[in-house]
Amino acid sequence: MSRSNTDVSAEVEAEACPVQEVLDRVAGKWSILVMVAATRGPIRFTELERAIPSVSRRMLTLTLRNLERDGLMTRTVFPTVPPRVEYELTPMARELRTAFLTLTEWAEHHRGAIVDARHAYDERVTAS
Amino acid sequence: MSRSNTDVSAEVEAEACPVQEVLDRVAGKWSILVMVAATRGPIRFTELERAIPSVSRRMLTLTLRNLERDGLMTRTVFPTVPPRVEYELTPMARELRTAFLTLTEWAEHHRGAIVDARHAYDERVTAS
DNA sequence: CAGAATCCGACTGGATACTG
DNA sequence: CAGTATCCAGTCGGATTCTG
Repeated sequence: MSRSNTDVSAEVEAEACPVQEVLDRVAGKWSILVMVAATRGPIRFTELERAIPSVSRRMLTLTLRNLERDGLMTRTVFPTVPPRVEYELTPMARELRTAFLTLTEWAEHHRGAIVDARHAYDERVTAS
Repeated sequence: MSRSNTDVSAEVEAEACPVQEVLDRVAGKWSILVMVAATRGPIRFTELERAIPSVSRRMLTLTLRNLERDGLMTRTVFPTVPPRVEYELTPMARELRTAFLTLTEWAEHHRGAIVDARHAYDERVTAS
């Protein structure tokens, strides 16, 4: 890590790195929806599909694989017929819920301001 | 919004929506880095480039435009020569910092566990 | 200095059809 | 039921060049 002469420079990426990591695995449009859907307990693949109508089968699968890979969800296969697979949040993932709450509150609190800012900006630009 | 018969279904997307909004404008690889870089006060375009060496000029511009549009940063042009532009976080954006902190702590606390989980998963798969 | 414009490859993500 | 496989459109994002 080459530390620049201005003490601000190098620190930024290092400091933000963990945040970046979290968001990388959470940023996906679906990760959060899936995790929220699973907060009440184990949930099956099809139940997830119904709970999140907008997700495609493919994306749901990919999202679940990533969450599983990162240790945020467990995948349990019941060798019955028809097959039955349940997904469940790990304790680690449950802790994340708290962090989401902070974000949610921020979002709800400022949602209007963001929409307004956006409109204002768009008008300024359109008026060019 | 068509509310499904199972009460779980529709709620998930509705409940997660604000979170989704936050992440949509924060998820970009650069938004957070830019905002972190600006926490100490107004910062110039070139300073941002130096603070985040990995970002391309194009992406930095786009990121700044989006942040500005959403009312998260302000852009001030000083009509000097050479031109000078300063970016600054809005109060709203500064509040976000708190939320990031929660995430950061979670990330730092579980970083090891995530890496481990990932390795374990990868080995399981490679062993197929 | 602070961008805008253009080109283009890489990746994302949806729709659909097929399988154990 | 719970996926996998394939195709394909749209978007992201880097490199480069040009401008007030």
